[in-house]
Amino acid sequence: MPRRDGCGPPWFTGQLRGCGRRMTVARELVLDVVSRKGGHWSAEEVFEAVRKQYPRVGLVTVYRTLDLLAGMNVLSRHEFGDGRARYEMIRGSKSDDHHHHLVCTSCNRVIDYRDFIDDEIQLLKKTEAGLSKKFHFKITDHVIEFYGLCEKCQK
Amino acid sequence: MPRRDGCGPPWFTGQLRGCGRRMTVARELVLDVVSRKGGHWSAEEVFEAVRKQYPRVGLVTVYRTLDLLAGMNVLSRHEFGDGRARYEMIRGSKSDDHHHHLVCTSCNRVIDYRDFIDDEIQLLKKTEAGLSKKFHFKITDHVIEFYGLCEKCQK
DNA sequence: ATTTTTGATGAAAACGATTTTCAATAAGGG
DNA sequence: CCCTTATTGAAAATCGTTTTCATCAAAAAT
Repeated sequence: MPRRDGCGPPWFTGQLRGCGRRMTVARELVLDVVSRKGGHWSAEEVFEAVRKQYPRVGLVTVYRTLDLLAGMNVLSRHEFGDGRARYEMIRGSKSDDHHHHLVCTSCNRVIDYRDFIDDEIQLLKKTEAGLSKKFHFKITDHVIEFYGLCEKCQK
Repeated sequence: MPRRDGCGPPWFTGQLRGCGRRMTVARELVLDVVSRKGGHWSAEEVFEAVRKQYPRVGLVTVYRTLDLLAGMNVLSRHEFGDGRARYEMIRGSKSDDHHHHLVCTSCNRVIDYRDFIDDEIQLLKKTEAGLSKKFHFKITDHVIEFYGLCEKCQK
């Protein structure tokens, strides 16, 4: 693999080094694609994008890198029911970046929304309390998603 | 396949006949397992259960039958993120049976809840309206799920 | 700068859930 | 009871993802 001095954002290189891992071109490019363009990426999509700049990359490395980045809380991984996982950049801290999703069942586009979340969170807290008590369940996470047709796919 | 006269609930046999399909032992048993015991069943679990009464059934047939039943709105199909789809009986009409889920991330048990839904639905309506307007999205469905540890798995 | 250590890589194979193919079987109308 | 055609089981194919393993390269040791 060709060497590129100073590749990748320093914070990321540092975070890798901190846990005994190494910065590589593949990792730089995967991070670059997902963070620069935003949105929800499948492994295959990331692979195609990275490939254009670095044709010898393998799909396997993309999978491994996405998994690594998700483990480091740099990306969040989510499955929306079309059979493949998608990864999205986490902006800021994981808790600050909380949002919910709108998923188009025709083209599989995913839209983040953050506007209506406050009321939702408030209600969720109440529901969580009720559920925890009734079912003796320790709730750690939740998912709210709306499914339907995006603007383009309605026509 | 051995023949059994009058097998299966008549409403189901009728519904099948109505669209040119046939009632079979496999179909009767799949329906019987999921409806009688309730809960959320994976194909493999249904297969094991049906097999006990009817050892020559194939896993493939179970998959096909579950798919058929879901298509007829007899079962609902859902994926909870453990890599396999689960099927649940729909009681009454699909809309009357609306409920949300509590999923244990340790043992994968799924609990239905219907108690706290009213407030949730009310909020969802408001959110839906806002989202539809902002993103020109035609919302047809939603998912609300809580993840955590069930009573047993907390210990 | 060179060597050494060890993490990262790509290719191919393995994987698990699900679907398809296809020849054999059986449901149910005639 | 026969005939048409839906249904079945077994095996193979698919799809997304993970594992294996020998090779390569990044960072550490020299």
